[in-house]
Formats: sequence, C-alpha cells, structure tokens
Amino acid sequence: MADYDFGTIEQKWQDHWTKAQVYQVNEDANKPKYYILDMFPYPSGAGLHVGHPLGYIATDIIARYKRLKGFNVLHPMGFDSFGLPAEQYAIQTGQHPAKTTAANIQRYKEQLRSLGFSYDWSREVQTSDPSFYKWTQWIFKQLFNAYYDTKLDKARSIDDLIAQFKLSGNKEITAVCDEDTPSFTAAQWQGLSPAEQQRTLLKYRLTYIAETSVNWCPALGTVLSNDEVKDGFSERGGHPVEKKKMPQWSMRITAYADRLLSGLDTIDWPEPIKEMQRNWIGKSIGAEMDFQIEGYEDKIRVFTTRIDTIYGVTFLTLAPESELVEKITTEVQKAEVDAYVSWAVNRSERERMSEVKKVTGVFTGAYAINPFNEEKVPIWIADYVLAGYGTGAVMAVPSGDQRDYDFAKHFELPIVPVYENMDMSEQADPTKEGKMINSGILDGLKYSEAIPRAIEFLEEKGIGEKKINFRIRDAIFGRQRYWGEPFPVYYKDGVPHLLSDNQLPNELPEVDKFLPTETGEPPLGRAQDWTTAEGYEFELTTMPGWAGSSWYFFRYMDANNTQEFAGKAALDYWKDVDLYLGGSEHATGHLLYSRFWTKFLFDMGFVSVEEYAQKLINQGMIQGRSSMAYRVNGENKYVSYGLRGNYETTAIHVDVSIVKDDVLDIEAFKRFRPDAADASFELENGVFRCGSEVEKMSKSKFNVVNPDDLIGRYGADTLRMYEMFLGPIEQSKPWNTNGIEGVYKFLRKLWALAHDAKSSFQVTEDSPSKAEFKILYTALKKSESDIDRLSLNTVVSNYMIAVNELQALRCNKRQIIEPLVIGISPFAPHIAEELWHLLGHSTSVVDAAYPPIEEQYLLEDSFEYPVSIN
RNA sequence: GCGGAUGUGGCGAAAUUGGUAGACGCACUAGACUUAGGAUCUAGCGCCGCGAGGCAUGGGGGUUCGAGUCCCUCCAUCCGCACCA
Repeated sequence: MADYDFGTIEQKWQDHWTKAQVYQVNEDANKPKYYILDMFPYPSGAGLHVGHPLGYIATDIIARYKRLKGFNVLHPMGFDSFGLPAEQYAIQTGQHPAKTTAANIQRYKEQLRSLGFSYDWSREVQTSDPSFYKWTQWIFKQLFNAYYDTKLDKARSIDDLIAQFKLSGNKEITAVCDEDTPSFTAAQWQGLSPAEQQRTLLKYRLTYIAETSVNWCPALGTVLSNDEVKDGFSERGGHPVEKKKMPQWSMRITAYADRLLSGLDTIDWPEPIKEMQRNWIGKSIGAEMDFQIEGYEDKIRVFTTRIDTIYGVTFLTLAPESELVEKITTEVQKAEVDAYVSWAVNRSERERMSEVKKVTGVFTGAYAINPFNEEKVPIWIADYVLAGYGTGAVMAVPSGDQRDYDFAKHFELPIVPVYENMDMSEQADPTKEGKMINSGILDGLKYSEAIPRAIEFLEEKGIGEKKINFRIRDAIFGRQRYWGEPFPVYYKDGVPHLLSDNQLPNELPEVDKFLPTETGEPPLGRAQDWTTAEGYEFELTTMPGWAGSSWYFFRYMDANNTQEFAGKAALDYWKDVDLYLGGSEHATGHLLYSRFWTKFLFDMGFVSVEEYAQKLINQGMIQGRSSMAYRVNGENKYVSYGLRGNYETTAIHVDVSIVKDDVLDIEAFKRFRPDAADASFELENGVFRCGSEVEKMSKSKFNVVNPDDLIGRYGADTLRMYEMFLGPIEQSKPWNTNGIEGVYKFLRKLWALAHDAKSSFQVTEDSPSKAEFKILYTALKKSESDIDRLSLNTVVSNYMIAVNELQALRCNKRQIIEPLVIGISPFAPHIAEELWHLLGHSTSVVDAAYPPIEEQYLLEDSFEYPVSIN
C-alpha cells in the first residue's frame, strides 16, 4: 500500500497557496462573476468546533467548483469582531478587548487555513477595525441625514425636508415620523430656535433619538433589541430583561416594513426564513375608527381587522397603560381600577407571558358610543391589550374573537352574533361564512361586501379609515457598552450633531475600566478628555452588534478602499451575493437589518441592488453527541449500555475522545475520572458500550469535537469530505465521527490509483476502455448536477463509487486520473493539488477547467416497465 | 393556540420530473492474506421464511398500469412566533 502522507501534502500546499496568492481575485469583465459568502464569525475564545466549518466547507467547495467552471469567484472571509463576550472577558480580567479579539482572530485564521479554504484574504474585514467602522459610522451619517418619503416610497435627503418646512411647514409632508409630531406652518418653523428645529427633525430622521420603552438587562447593564430577547431573558447569558423608558438611538426600520415584506417575493431564500420575517414584520390590513366617550370630548381610537363585525361590539378594552384610563374612570370604580393598573403595569414580562390564559380586567365605569348603531358599550381595561400595538385599544367582538369571548364569558358581558349560522355555545366563531345579521347597514351582506361598505361609512362620517398596521418596531440602536462602534455624534445645546466626514473614524477611546461610571453612564463616560476639538461631548453609547454586519458584504467588494465604503466600479461588477450561507438563527436579526440597510443604500443611490443576497441557504446546526456511561446507583460499578436495564443507574458524561464507535476505552476512562480508578465494569460481548445523548456542543458535556484533532488524525481533505458526506447541508444533526474512516479510506484509494506497490507515482498513457470512460463521466456528470442543486453529500458518494470501480479495473491511466483529480479538487484540494503536480502540471489545479463530458459514454441500457404509459 | 419543517434498515443517508426503494458509507458476520493488526482484499447484510415467496418508506384511506414521491386524514418529533385586536 502506498503512503498517503496528508500531513506533509497539506502543509506544503497551504504554504504555497498563501505565498503565491493563488486565491486573490480582481474584477474581470471577461468572466461572469460569482459572489459566494459565508456569514462571518464572531471570533470567540473557544476557537472553532467541528460544527462551525460545515458551512465554510460547503461554500469553499462551490467556490472552487465555480472557478473550474470559468467564473470569476469572490469568496471572502472576515470577522464580526465587536461583541459582548470580549467585553465581559475584559471586565473580568482587565485585558483590552482589542487584544483578546486579535488573539482569537489569529487562532481562527490558523484553523481556517488548516482546512484549506480558498479565501481571498486580501479582502479580509474586521468590524472592530477603525478602517472598517469608519464606514459604518459614515452609513450612520447617511441615515441621520435622511427621511422616508411615503409618497415616493423611498428615503430622501433631510435637506429636501428642511426646504419643504421652510416653504410650507409640515402640513403637506408625506413622511414617516414619530407619532407625537405636531403640525406647524412655515412661519412657525422659521420661528423655532436651531436646537428646536433639530429636535423636530429628529422625529423624521431614519436614525433618531427618542424616549422609548426598551428591553433593559440589568445584569448586562445594557439595552437589548427585540431579537436579542427570548422569553423575557437575554439571548446571550440568559439574564432577566425588563421594560424601561429611556432616551435611545433608534433606526426607523418601520419605514421599510412594507418593502422588506414585498422584497421577500423577489429572493430565493428558505421559506421558513421568509415566513419568520413576515411574522416579525406582522403586516395586518384593517381599519381604524373612533368611538366617542360618553360625557367627554375624547374619543377612543381602535384598530380592527374585522370592521365587518362592528355590530357585534359589546364592549371596548383599553391597555392598562392608556392615558385615558385615569380621566374616564368613575369615582365608584376608581379604587378597583387603580389597583388593577398598578398590578398590571408592575408585572414582569415573564409573568405576563406565563399567564396568558388567565382572564383579568376591570370596568372603568365609562361608556362609549358605537357610531354605527349609537349604542352604549362599556369601557374596560385589560392587560391582554398591548399598549404598543395598534392604538392600544380594542373593540371587543366576543362572537368572533376568542379572547373577547373568554373575557365576555368571565365578566358576563353580552355576546352578539353577526353572521347567520354562527355557533358560539362553546367558543367564538371566527369564520366569515354566510350573510350578516344584527348588523344594521351591513345586514344581508357577505364578508367581502361588508368590509368595503363599513369603511365607506367611516369615511363618509369622518370617523375612521382603512389602515395597515405593522407589528415590527423601530430597532433600538444604542448599547451601553464599550466594545462597539462609537457614534459619529457630539452634543451641542443638548441636540445631536454629526462629525464631518474628514473627522471619521471617531475612534474608540481608551478607558480605565470597562464598566459603567459611578453615575451610571456607559463605559465611554470614563474616557479622559474625550471631546471634539471645540470641547463638545461625544455620544457615550456604542452601536449594536448588527451595525457592522448590516453592510460588510459590500465592503468585501472593495475592502481596501480608503475613499469610499466601496468604489462604484467594484459595486457594479460584483453587484450582489449569488449564494449566502449561514445559520437560521439570524432570521429576524442580521438577515432583516442587512436587507433594511441595503434598501436604504439603494434609495440613496450608493448601491445598485435592492436585495443583497439572491439566494440564501441555512446550514443545519451541528449538535453535540455526548457519550454516557451508566453507573449503578450506590455502587462503584459501571454497566455496559445494553445491560443498564438490570440496574438503577445514573448516566455519567464521558469525554467523547476516549470513546470509539460507542466502545469505551476503560483505561482512559479511569484516568478521565479518578474516582472510577478502582470501579468494576460489567461488559457485554467483551466490550463496554456507551449510550449517547444529543445536546449542545459544550465543554461541560465533554462532547466538543475539535477539527484540529481530526485534521491531525485524518487530514483536512478527509474532514472536509466527511463533513459533506454526513448529510444535506441544510439538515441539523448530531456530530458523529463514526463514519470518517470510510472517507479516509476513499482518499487513500484515490492516492493508490496513481501509485504503484512501492509508493512510486505511476500513471500510464494507455487509452482508456469504454468502461473506464463511463465510470469517469458518470461521476463527473452526476457531480455537476448535484453541486448545482447543492447536494454535496451525494457528490462524495459518486466519487467513492468511481474510485472503487476504477480500483477494481486497476485503472491508472492518465486520461482517467487527470479529469478525476480536477473533479475531486473542490472537495479535497490538497491531495488533488499534489496529484495534479505529480501528473506534471506546473500551474495550480485551481486554474484547471472542469473536464468536458463526453456523453456518448453515458448511454444507458433502457429499462422496460411492465406496463407502458399512453 | 398559530405558522413552518421533518418522519425510509442497527446508524448517517440515497432515490432531481410518479418508474427496479435502501445507492454510498459506518457498524456487524464469514472468509483470504498475515507473527500480528484498529492495515488490505473477497463475500454477506431491510423484515418474515429452509425455500419458493411474502411484507416493507410514521399509521389509515385515495388517485394511478405503477406512489417514499401526488391528494385526504390521523400520529410523532423538531424549530419559529406566541394575548398583534
């Protein structure tokens, strides 16, 4: 058997690729472009585990394949290097996050290098590098200097808005703005002080400061965005999160809600991701209308998607936070209402969510008039009404809505059916079938007729109109942290101003500690003498993790440009990402924000595409597969997996590195757990078998499989192929090293094809037989179509079959081996490069062309079906 | 509760549009070569059956000459959202 010395081969070619800069790419008008992108990693201290490279391997294979197919391939890598873990480590140890981050990046790069990836490292980006965040700050400036024109349905320069204010105030303005924006005339605008004008403009800018209710995490000392909160706890660290009002930088993503929704129909993304984004955006079409409060000037405005059921309204419900509550509550009800409101408002998010089913509420004593039938309906307060959605008030129709129904039953309020055949004996009936009854002007109409008729009525009377509501909220953009991008913002007369372009980047200052100040300001408050030249104070919060990742894919196109975030020529050539690969956990975070920023940059004419990634694939998560040994309770004895039923046992985690094919190395186990050194082991069939559990890969579960170890044992080529062989990239699965030998064997066979018994390279120039050609072209052709549909696991199988068959024929003919090596090179680039050079080529196999397939060898024997089809 | 996805041997999985189910690999069994082998090679390996043969793609039903694939229904698992009016 010839020796396949992967260690030497891989080292040699990795060095060569780096030195010769084989993977550097430039714009080339003569070739079609292909931009393939991985979600760049956060460089954590733990390094890569075996799950991380899964996506990188897949994209690398496709990148190499596309190169062979004649594409000019952009395949970059970088680091999302601002983030919380480095900061927390800094708090604990005093080490500057920049230092630990640099060390982690170094380690990541070594690991990536050892896998043989074909990245163009000359385009590397790091979000924490001033030369990168200079442009993040620059984009922030563009957002600050823009507003959203709802008529043109695009962002425009804030200067246009100011010009209109001067001319005619804001009466005619069609723009997205804060809800509390007062109307003013041109004269009133001119009469405002500069600071007041600035405060008014903030209500329109696409990034703005406003007093908002935020997710405050006391343990982390910062606010979190909605997508960083899960079930009332922080996504990172799992600390409790509470609601708190504070002035915050926000991004007016709501202005783009509709376009973010409709844009989904133009891109080839996984349906689950699109669906999650749709839900997150939460568009609902309905109507808003006023109910007059009896005895008051005030009206209650409600939002409803079922205006057809207006005659079924038997009460109104306000959110406990509503400002009207105090005003309209009668003397009799006051004590009860106050008690309920303070209870409801002080309840934590967590409690509120866990008690969803519980019906609570209180009557205010006041009544409102249903404008359709002039009937009096009682006004209640209930915490199932959310202050933040719609108008914070609901017209309750117990016959058609289950929550209203439960509420009505609980408090014995009337229930009025509005469709014939409605059955409300057990629960509300939300169906819209049949004709309307008890419904005044809508009687006898069908659902589809009732809606327009009702809206018509609202508009005639001037008490309401059609309305579209979105669930998505503006994104909080400021974080009370150190390790993030500083804002290009300083304060003068209490209003924010921007630094000029030539003052960028506004670099992160040094601080003595990475903690908030004694007065509760963010860590940047500790920076000494950190002001503008004129002595104005800078913004002390920093940008969130998603700032840099919202546009990094454009930076790769022209990563070293010092004049622009990317030059026009590069942007026009590379346009957008052809294939983006990453985890689905970013569905409503990064993957939404980055679409938002792209649309904004498009509106302002900075980029030529409205969606930055045409196709997205989610790679599945690799879970850990823990090995368990079963200890008999109360005894120092372990039993093999199959015998554990005979005892009461406790499962003990075993380091997966001392288990092979579920068989435990008992001696190693005794070293691993010193308390088991003199334990007894009950075996089955002479071996001790372990059980397994699927869990998250983590150190504490001893189930982390490190790619470095596997590369050391089998080589990078084997690991690459094995990770692909494991199954479809989209599928989540537990890591299992159990089949890796098969792939390793395959590569050794491939090596042996071109070597004689004495390990000397040997191929012959003989003409291949038809059978040999058929084996070759079958594999190449199948691989082509499988790679095109991203079925990389079956490609590996194809080549295994080919090599097995060629081995059986003892085929070592150049005309077969050479194309085969090209075909395999995307998967196993090192061994392919070695063989390629042994075959006498002086250039890299990267520069080869995918072999043309000679179809005449592929003619199949036809198969007759028992019955023919007409 | 709503939405989405997935169910195929002991295991990871194939089967692109309805056309010979289980390719390929792991594990397992037997054999060969070996001082030895955790190397290599050969053969076997869905289930029942000595066999011919029968039964099999989560369960049940349907369309079809033909269904893992299409339709209906039920079940299980995973993921996302969760009082959104």
